[in-house]
This record gives sequence, C-alpha cells and structure tokens, in this order.
Amino acid sequence: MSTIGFAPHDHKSCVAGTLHKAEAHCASQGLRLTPVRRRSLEILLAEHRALGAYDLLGILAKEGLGAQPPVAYRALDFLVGAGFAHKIEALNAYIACAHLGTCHMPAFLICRSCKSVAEADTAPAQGRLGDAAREAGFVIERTVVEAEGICPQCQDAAA
Amino acid sequence: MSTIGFAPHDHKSCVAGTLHKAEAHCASQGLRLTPVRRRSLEILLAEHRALGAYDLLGILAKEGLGAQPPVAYRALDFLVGAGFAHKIEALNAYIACAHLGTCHMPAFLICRSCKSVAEADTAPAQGRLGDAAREAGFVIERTVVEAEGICPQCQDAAA
DNA sequence: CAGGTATTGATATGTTATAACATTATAGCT
DNA sequence: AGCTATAATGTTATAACATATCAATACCTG
Repeated sequence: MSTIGFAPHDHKSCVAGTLHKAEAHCASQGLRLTPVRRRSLEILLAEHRALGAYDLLGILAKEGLGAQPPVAYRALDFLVGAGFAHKIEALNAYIACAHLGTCHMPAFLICRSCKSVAEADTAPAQGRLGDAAREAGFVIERTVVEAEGICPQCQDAAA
Repeated sequence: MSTIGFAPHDHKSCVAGTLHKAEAHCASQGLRLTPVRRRSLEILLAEHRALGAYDLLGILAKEGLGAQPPVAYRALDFLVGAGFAHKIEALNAYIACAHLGTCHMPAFLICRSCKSVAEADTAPAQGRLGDAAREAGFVIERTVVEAEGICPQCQDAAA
C-alpha cells in the first residue's frame, strides 16, 4: 500500500514518466492527447498538488492556450475521464493521478496546512463501505474518499 | 451497521425526535438553536435529502427568515459544526445527520438516479484509509467518504 | 474529397461560497 | 437595572467554481 505524496522523489522523471505512460495509453485507446490536454496534464504533474480549474486556466492563458473557463474544464474533463487526473471534491480542485494505470477508486490524504495531497491506492469500495452498500442493496459506481488532516512535515514544523 | 435512508419509516416522528435531540444537545452544550438555525434543521430533516445552500435559502426567504446567501451558509455552518448536518462534497449540498449523537466521520451512499442519500455509520478512518494514513504519518481530522451509484429502488425500477 | 465526429473558440450565464462591515440580540457581571 | 463582551443577524458586494450554447475548425474514414 504505497502512499505517494509526502516523500521526496525524483520529480522530473516522475513527470516525464507519467506523461509518457499517458501518451502510450492514448495511442492504444484511440484518445487524442491534444496540445491543451497534454500541457494541462504536464502542469498538474509539475505542480504535484491540487490545482483549481482557474489556476490551471491562468497558466494556460499565459501560454496562449486559451483564455476562457471551458478550455480548462474541457481539458480537466478529458484528463479525469481518461484516468490521468482526479477531482478532489473537498477542495474543488484537480490533481494528476499518482498511480497511472493501476489506481481506480483512489483515496486521498489532504494536508490542511500545506495543501499537499497524497494518493493512496486503498480500495475503499471493498472495505467497510462496500459491506454497508451490499447490505443496503446499493450498487457503487464511484467513490469519493478523502481525509483531511496534517501531513508529517507540517506536524514536525509545528513541534 | 444500520444504513438509514433507503427504507420507509415514520418520517414525522423521525423529524420531531431529531429536533428534540438537537435541542437537548444545544442546551447541554451552551449552543443556541436560534429561529433560523432551528428552521433550517427542520427543513433539512423534512426534505430528507441533500439540499443546496440556495435551495435552503429559497425556502427561508419565502418564510421571511433571510434573503441573502450568508443567512443560509451561516445556518449550515452552525448545523455542520454542531454535528446536526453534513455536507455532501460530491453534490455541494447539505443533509441532516441521520444518527444524531452517535455518528462522526460518516459515510454516504448517493443514488445518482433519485438523488436520495443514505448515511452509513461505518468508521472509515479506522479501516484501510486509517492504515494508509498511519503508515504515512498523516493525522486524520476529518474524512469525506461518499459512494455514488444506484439505490435498490432505482435498480428495481430499471429492471 | 465528402461527410461525420471530435475538438476548439467565444460569449454568456448559472451556481456555489465568502469577505467585510454595520447593527442587533444575548449572557454574564456588578 | 446598567454595562460590557460576545454571538448572531442584516446587507452589500464580490469571489470562486462550473456549464450551456452555438459557431468554426481539425481529424479521421469511407
């Protein structure tokens, strides 16, 4: 159960590697990683934290890739649909998927202090939530699992 | 593990009983269940589904209890803070707590067809998410656990 | 290259949420 | 009762998040 996000790592290769995987996935699935979409994914990967749609839009706009909200929302819809990014509902913000290819039904740990977000690959729908759903006869299609709290770094900083 | 929400029940007494419990809780905690707050809770309880802040505001406004957004948001903040209501992040909407007094860290089952919401009293932070957090050294303060899917009634209706 | 589908461009608007500051009510104290 | 600190409400304005709509263009495929 790896929890990517609160540990230092080789960020440059993490970005490049994920972009490469995304390209391969698009090629194999007949999806089109257009310039705006590609650049949006790149930005989310580079930031490595949850970004609001308008934050993304601001960056895209500076680069001449579109200046209206639909540009950002369309790119984000595509990335989320393709599994390259996730929406953090508790923040109304978006983050690149940290486990491209493996993780669906992700769970997030959100630091309220530094705003960093870690993606855990637990499968909550198979745990107690799944039990409760089965018992009630409810069929789960999508889960939102987000925990807000304090990350290790911020705990140390406060101590 | 009761999952209130997808079963018929005596709704009138459920509303009255919960209001009564809320009053008692406020009295014992020195909280003030003012007219707007009380009425907001009543409305959420009566609707028995997630209501947007502006839905609530519309009802309050018709009754002369305030016409501006902050009125609704303040009432909702109070109710959420007191544990009388929860925010459903996936819907940006609010629902009365179905287990007043017992449930913190609730989990929700949201039907995308009929929009009904059931509240399960599983304790997700103690499950796999808690394991992942502990492993990462993350301290959880609040959890958002929501599953979207199809409730039993809507499955039957579709069959 | 014609025709359908996906994508982008652009304008406008809808929805959700909060900042800021003035005013009024309440509770506790003397 | 009168004073004072705090909590709650009234009000205006605006910030932040998201989508509908329609026109124009790019792209695949037969």
